[in-house]
Amino acid sequence: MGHRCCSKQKVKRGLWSPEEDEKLIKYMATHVQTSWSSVPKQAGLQRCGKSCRLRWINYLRPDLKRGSFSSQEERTIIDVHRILGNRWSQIAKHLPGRTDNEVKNFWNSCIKKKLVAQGLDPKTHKLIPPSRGPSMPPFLKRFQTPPAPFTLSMNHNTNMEMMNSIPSITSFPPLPPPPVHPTPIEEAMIIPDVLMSFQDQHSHNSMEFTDASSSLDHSTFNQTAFMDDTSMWNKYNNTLELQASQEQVQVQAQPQLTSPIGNKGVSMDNYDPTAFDLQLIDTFLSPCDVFYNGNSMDHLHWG
DNA sequence: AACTATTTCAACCGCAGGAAA
DNA sequence: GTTTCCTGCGGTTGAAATAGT
Repeated sequence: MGHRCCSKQKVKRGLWSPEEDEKLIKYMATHVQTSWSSVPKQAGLQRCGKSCRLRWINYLRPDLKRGSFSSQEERTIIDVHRILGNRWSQIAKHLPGRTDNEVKNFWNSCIKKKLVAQGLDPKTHKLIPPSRGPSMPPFLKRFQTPPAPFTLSMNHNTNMEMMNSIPSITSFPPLPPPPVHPTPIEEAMIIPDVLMSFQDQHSHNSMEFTDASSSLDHSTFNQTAFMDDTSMWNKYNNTLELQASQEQVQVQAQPQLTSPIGNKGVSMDNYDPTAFDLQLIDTFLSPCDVFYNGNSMDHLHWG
């Protein structure tokens, strides 16, 4: 039973021989590849195009990094996986020279086991309750807090100029109804320990997203990001559309709108919680841009 | 040394989405 | 608007390698 894409052809399956590799490498080096389906024929291979593509992408490509993963790469995989889940191709983009298949295999064969051994759920990256997992050392128990909202904290030196400098913050529409399932961006935002700084291009004032799990009360996480510290908002920014009746001011932010990268004061009239900018997340999560502010896993031993 | 169990990872499968016909 | 083709993705499989007895 061959592939559907090549059912008419006689195709070889299984492991590639060095001769086949050589043919494909030679072909790829001398031809501008337009369609994978035509590669086998032109390269003289008894394979289907899909198989050629896979072999090239996962094994023969010259820019591939071979060998075992470094601890830095391992951390990056864990970090990005926590936010994106099993989006191996997205994760692999943060690891130059690594393929999605390689990352996936490494995750399944190695990282997953490590997380489980440390009492962490590899899907959620949260501590597994003692009843379901290995007994938890006392020092880890304090990290077993509910998922913290993604908060914007400000100190009392924050001034109006700074507040007004935040692009697009005045254009937030009313909160849309909460979805049944979290959207990817919500998942991305439910990070108790991520520390993100962002700086307005004009004012050079910066705002920090800090870990809310260790401070103040927890806002109810509703749609995307909430900003805590009601008094600050009320006191300093009367241009914000605040829901004064609520005990906690919940300012909804769609990341690409509040990001200084785009710096666009975009209306969210057509807000679609399911559509968000993966690239932006990528930007936030580029290997050197991910910071930790007290993560349970930082207290564990790796290796 | 021989056998078995476990792990690793290359390759396959099926599906989804986009483009072209 | 529908069908077909192609590509890319994530889940899964199974052969090879390795570890354990």
